[in-house]
Amino acid sequence: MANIREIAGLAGVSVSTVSRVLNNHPYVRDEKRQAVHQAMERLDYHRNLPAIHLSKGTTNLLGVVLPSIEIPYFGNIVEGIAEEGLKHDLQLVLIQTNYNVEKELEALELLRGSLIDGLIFTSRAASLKIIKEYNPHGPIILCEDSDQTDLPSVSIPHEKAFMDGLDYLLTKGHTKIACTLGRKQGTNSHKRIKAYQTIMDKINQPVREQWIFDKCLTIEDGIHLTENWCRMTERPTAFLVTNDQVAAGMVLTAKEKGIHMPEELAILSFDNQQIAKAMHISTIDIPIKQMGKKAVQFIQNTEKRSKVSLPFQLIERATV
Amino acid sequence: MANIREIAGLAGVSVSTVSRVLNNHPYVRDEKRQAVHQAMERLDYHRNLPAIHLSKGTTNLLGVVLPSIEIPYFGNIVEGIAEEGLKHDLQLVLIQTNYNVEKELEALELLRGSLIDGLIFTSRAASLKIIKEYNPHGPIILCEDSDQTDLPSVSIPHEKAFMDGLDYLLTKGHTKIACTLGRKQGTNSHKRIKAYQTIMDKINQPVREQWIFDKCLTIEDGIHLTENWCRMTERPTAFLVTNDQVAAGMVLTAKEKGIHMPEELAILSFDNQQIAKAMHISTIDIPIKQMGKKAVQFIQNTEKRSKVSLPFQLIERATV
DNA sequence: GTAATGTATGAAACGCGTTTCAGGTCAAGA
DNA sequence: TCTTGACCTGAAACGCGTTTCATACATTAC
Repeated sequence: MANIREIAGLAGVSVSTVSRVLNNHPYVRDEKRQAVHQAMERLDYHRNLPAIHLSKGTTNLLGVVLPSIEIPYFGNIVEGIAEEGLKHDLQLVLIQTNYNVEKELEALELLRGSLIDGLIFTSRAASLKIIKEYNPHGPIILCEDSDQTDLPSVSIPHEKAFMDGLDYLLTKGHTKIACTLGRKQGTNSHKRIKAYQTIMDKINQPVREQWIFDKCLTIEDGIHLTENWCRMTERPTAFLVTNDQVAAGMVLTAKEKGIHMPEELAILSFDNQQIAKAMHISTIDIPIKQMGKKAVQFIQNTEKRSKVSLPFQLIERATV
Repeated sequence: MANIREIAGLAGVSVSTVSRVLNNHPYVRDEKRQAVHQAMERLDYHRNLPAIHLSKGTTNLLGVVLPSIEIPYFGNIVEGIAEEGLKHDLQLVLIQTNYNVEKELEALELLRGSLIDGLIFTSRAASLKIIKEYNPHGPIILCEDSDQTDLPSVSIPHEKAFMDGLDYLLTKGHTKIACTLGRKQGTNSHKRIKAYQTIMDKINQPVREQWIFDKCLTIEDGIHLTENWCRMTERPTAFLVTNDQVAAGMVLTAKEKGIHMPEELAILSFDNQQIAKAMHISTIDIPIKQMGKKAVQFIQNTEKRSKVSLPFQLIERATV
């Protein structure tokens, strides 16, 4: 592969001039520019990206940490990131972690090693303290509702959304309310649990541990949940669930079993994905894709605030 | 940021020795190794990735071209790629194209520019000829059933699968069969259309152009499809559809409208995603994730064949 | 005892584009 | 005519780790 020096030789100019041509610097006489272009064509020259990266110290590569691409929530964030990244000529480096701290550290090492210019955590398992330590090496954005760090973050006010969801179920006459979480450890889950406890206290209901279901993320999980519900001795009348997937699984199974919805069993979920609309599931719309976009704007310094909270909206449909 | 030369100075050794320590080369005396480690610690040294990439000529970065992450089919392939890539210490660079040839070319330029060591096309819009031209710069793997090029490819035998699907509908007594495609231009679509025509000919049915529906990918599309079906004067009694998403949309709407399935309307789809199981949709299982894994094995030269065709399996459920 | 190996280390070149600095030309303004 | 600034160009240094080559000592083998 030809390099810049060979081009310079063939075109009869210096490497600096070739570099100028490459970077569209104005101070190059037309004849020389032509000569360089010809030489590049003749030798089929193409720049070596790692060399540019080394030289410039930046790569236009953006790291994205996510547990799994298959979970639509994260897929959507990535979609938003990709869309906004496109505008700024950023390529995405995906780091799939499955909530493995090791993998998250690897992602942070990519930042320290100057392979990526910035890093977006769509979710995390590592501690804020550790993550913060890497901040000097490049911008790090969190997609979570965190007030414990000054790292920039873009989020949905999960606590508030959860609270509103519960309130809505209350107004519909439910007091026996269960909820599901994606991952109890998750940063967002804490907020949700807190909101749950607050509301239960308010209406003088006990916080039944067995009514807080962990690891509910998929349709399959939803199916098991309804099956579970059937076997319970004391049954909740309403569920506030992790996402539309879980709700879909629940609704499908509930219908099969002839459970009356929403009378016997009400379901309210989060996300407002296509499936929720198709199945008339009541849900809380959260602008997931928008989160991804905003995160990129943070990286690009387009957004000056350090915390951005995105609005959610309760969508009333048939399951509550 | 400290570099290797500073470390060498502080440790009182040469840069080569530092490099050896960094790369676990055996020919370094223990004392020196210690000294280097200490110096690295003292200066908080961390390697610069672009420098290594430039030096080595490889990056352990793998490009993945895909139209959209939100389409579960592609999300699944990426999942497979990520899983297998993990084993080989590969990071993924995602290039979302929306079937835009320009973007695909950008991806190919990354390969030429030595930023990525290999490139996987989960789908493509660019011509094989153009793609082939970039092959000298690194391995390129296609996820399609192509016999027109010697580029390695991993695929599902779409033609055969489609044929089998149609045959199955035939055995169930259907002759008025419609089908949907994700994208008529798509390489897989050609095969599917061909299969469709072959079968229609065989049973002396006309190939009704208006029964080949294009751009059907989402639940939403499925909903519209059933609505459409209701308004048709001459109705097909069976559909072979792009994926489970579309099928789900169709089934949901059909149930709402009181259409009897499978008597009035039979549906067979592709993929066998969770939603198909949950909704008892008859489908043709294709090992999507496996495709991603195999693709990586091609990149790593673990797979010696140049074409791999993965098995599919018809899953009988309630919609046919 | 001498040749052949293995171990250990450093200097220098290499991969390749960018950037700084110094020097030069030429036209416009004083 | 002299100055000033815009325009143009090239040499050399720089970013940073890897690799080759030469050298030197320590073993082992015959």
